[in-house]
Amino acid sequence: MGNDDAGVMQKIVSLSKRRGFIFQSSEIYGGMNGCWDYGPLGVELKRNVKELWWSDMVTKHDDVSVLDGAIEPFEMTGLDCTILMHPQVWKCSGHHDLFHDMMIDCRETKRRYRHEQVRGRWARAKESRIFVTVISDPEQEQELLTARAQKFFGLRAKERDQIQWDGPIVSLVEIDDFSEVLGPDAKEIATLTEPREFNLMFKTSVGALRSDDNTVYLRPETAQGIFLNFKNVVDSSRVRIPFGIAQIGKSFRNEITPRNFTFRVREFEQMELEFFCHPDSSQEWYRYWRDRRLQWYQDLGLSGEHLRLREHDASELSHYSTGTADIEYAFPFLPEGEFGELEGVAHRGDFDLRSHMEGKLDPSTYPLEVQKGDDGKPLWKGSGKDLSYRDPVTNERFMPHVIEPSAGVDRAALAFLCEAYTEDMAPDEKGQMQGRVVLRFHPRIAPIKAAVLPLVKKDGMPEFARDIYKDLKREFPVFYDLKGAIGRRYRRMDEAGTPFCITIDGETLSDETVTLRERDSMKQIRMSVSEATQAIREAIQT
RNA sequence: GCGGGUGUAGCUUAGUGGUAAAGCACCAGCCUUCCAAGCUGGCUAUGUGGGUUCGAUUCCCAUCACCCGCUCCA
Repeated sequence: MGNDDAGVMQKIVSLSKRRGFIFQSSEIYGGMNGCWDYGPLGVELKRNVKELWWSDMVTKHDDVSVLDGAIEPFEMTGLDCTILMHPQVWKCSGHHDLFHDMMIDCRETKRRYRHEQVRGRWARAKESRIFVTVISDPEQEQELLTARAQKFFGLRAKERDQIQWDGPIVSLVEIDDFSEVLGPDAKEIATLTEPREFNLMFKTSVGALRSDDNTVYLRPETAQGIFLNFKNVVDSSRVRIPFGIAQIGKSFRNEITPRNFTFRVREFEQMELEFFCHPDSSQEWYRYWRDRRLQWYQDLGLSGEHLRLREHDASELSHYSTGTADIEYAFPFLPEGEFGELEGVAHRGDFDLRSHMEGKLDPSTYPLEVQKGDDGKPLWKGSGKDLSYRDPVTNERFMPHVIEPSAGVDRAALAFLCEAYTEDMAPDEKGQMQGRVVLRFHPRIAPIKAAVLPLVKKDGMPEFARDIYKDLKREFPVFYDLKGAIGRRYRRMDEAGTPFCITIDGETLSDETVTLRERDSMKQIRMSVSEATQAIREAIQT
């Protein structure tokens, strides 16, 4: 699907509800902002996404061959850790600091700023004194402040020297009373609200009584649990670096503005891999995983111009990261030419393991150093446990570097749904062309793999069909439907994205052949039951 | 969090200060041998809470949700 039709997203949302892919959470109570439920078809779609990822990553991983693009064989394992973790985890990971921004709003311009990013200086002119603020690079700060002050006081350019400056440029954090503050984009003073805390991590408490002492957080990502268990996995499973630990699970972020159906939500599911490798080969592994993850989406049908890989440029990268790429999809709800992130593949160096070992590292330092508080002590203490790795063959001890492909299950499912949504034309029983809605899922993604349909409800056809249905159901999701006109049943299956229909007719009863109808082409081929079954099996396994 | 818009059946829409209309879908039955509209019958709705009023789905207020723009996007 393209984003040429602005209404296509509405149609997808409507279809999702009508056919049971996705419902608004708590709908009968009026809905819950940023929460969505998966219905009977949606849950199968989502399970397919997760199972295809898990089998590709873990269960079907070939750990004895050198895979295309890899430098050596490697092992892959899985993990399932808790959503609630020790509060120190989020302090050392950096989420605690980053997720507790103090924000201020401007009542005049409706803009929002991070409290500490607003900087300014006291200025005096025409017998009044205000605190002028800007958001700017340090080099341009004074120039912008002068321009803003000049405009506020109504001075001409050559009258600039009438402005008297009091004290140095300081953060707005130093100012208690905003009644004489000129906001960064405001024309009048006193338009800024008091700083308000935005809790981007959900808090809860352990034990019956709620207090500051027992506050814990719902995890905002699954990745940290993998780092915490790195040593456990190494000690218990005989894996050797390079190897990966994969995990699928729910995460929670208190998004300020949930938006765009299931794209930005407060409760979501992640598929994350932490791949541990030697620092010397980390760049090659980064490229390997970046390319392999892109290929995964392409193999499942997200090929073409709607999918792209975008390498972050240096200014976007964290100081400790030597590479990050986003795999992005052009969702229909986005403006033309814009893409939304499906997955981020990041080279994270040794930031995470060292942070959990030594204490939270300061991301702005190079080489990385433990972040210090005002008292000169570590801001957040690490576990003190040795998380370095000793190679049992070379005896070399080192901190592994980490490549992190982190994907959103809900976003992937939504992308597959959007990509699949197609409107085309099909003939009715009189040969007149009629509009048709079809979800062209890859057979591996499709919630239902095949429908078994008796052509008419008599002459033993339903009985024959039921036997086939029961057989197939042991292998993969199948649907049985004997009601109504055959064309209507085909269209229903098209709308659910079912790739194949097996139809039992009069001929079946004499020679045990059926017709296999393919969803996209609507072509039918007569073959034996076992040939039809095998054809479906192969399409699912491709 | 701000501004604008929307909210009627499962879906798409109509309409009204006085019994809420239709198409599709769905269910039951009949008919049907390959691509949705054959026949009969049936189910289902004014997001939630207040207010004005004899009476509110309609007018007003609040709230919730969704969409668009800003903001945010670790």
